[in-house]
Amino acid sequence: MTSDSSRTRAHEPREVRRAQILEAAFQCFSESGYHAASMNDLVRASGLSKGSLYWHFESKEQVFLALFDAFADDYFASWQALDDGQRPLFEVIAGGNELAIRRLLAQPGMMRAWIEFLAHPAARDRLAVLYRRCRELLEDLLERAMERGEMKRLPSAAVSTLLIGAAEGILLQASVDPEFDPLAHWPGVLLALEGGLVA
Amino acid sequence: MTSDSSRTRAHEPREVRRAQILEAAFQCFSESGYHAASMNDLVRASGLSKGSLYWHFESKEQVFLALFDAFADDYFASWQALDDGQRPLFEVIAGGNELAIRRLLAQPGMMRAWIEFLAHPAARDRLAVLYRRCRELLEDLLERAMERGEMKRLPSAAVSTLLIGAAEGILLQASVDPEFDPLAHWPGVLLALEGGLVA
DNA sequence: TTCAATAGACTGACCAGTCAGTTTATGACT
DNA sequence: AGTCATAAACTGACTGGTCAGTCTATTGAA
Repeated sequence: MTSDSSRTRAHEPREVRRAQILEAAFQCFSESGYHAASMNDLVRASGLSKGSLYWHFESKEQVFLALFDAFADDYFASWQALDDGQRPLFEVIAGGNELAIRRLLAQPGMMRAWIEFLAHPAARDRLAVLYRRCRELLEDLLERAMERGEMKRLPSAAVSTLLIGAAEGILLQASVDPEFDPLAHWPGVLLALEGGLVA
Repeated sequence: MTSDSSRTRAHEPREVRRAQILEAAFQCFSESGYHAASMNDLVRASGLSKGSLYWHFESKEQVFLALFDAFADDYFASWQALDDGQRPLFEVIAGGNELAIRRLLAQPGMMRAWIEFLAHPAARDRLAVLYRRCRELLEDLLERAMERGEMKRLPSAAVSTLLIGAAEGILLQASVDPEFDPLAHWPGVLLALEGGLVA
């Protein structure tokens, strides 16, 4: 009576099921990317039925969007945790990029899904917001570092754009070329930046 | 007798038709991206029949690959034309990036197709080769600039990665956020680099 | 008894690619 | 010049398969 898992299933509260679906979705998207992972794959991976998926999420897109939001929130939280008042600001700045690189590279499929998502019209707003948030955070860190005299005075908007671009470019090159080792290049990039940016 | 275009059609030499198909493909992919543009769209846009498309190209993928190659060749040619012996090398270096940004931004749909392409497994090799070629070209320019004393000595591999990344990052941010003006940031990026990299 | 939650067979649309057949160009041999 | 064989180019209806999303029925919980 307690567990006849084969036929039917206990009704679970919203959040439990959503988490379960999201976990399966992460698995599927990580493996095959957004397009290649079908809703039937999610059905298999979650162990739920299609009807259930569509009860909890409006569409495939919404599933991915939820996943994306979770990823973004988690990323920003980890990044801001670096800014503990102890660490030099330049390390916080560089650390944000390094974090992004390490996270996305750890899940190659997720990187692919991310890229596909860049091309997905419905995702633009979300991504625009994310990039803005990154730029704002970076600009704030840069301004503070400049005020403290930790860095040369330079247009912080441009430098933040450059930093985001550098991380992203490294990720793209790495995602496409297995012989390209992204973190081997990273210290050199920092060195180049420090040569110019750090007082 | 010369032109009864309605019913049947003169047989044209390979290259003429391929060019015609490629032009239609460019139009379609630019408008909707790779996935969203169907072969039937190409049929409509080219004015040929489906059989004809598949006579001249093996698959949709091959059509895009041909388009990609043409774009790449054209890009490298334009870039290398900048290196005329007159121009300071730093301008050639920066010019390559600026060229890429201007070209891809001029065709927003093509930018989208490009991004989709990044996620397309069959395209990886092609892109890996492209990135390598970019890095090699940049490294060579950087080395020469350093030898001539136009720039500070820095690891050229890291700096070339950084430059490619910066351009790419700007493109991505611009493709996603209509309020982000990519070339407004470009001079600042160069300034930041010059601050550090140019002697 | 009521309804949120679950199930999974089903639908309708789409799409890359195929195929059997047609048309045009070529050129060889009268 | 006329005829005909052969190949190259072209046509569009069709196929097989996929996939996001729907529908109706059923179950569990309160």
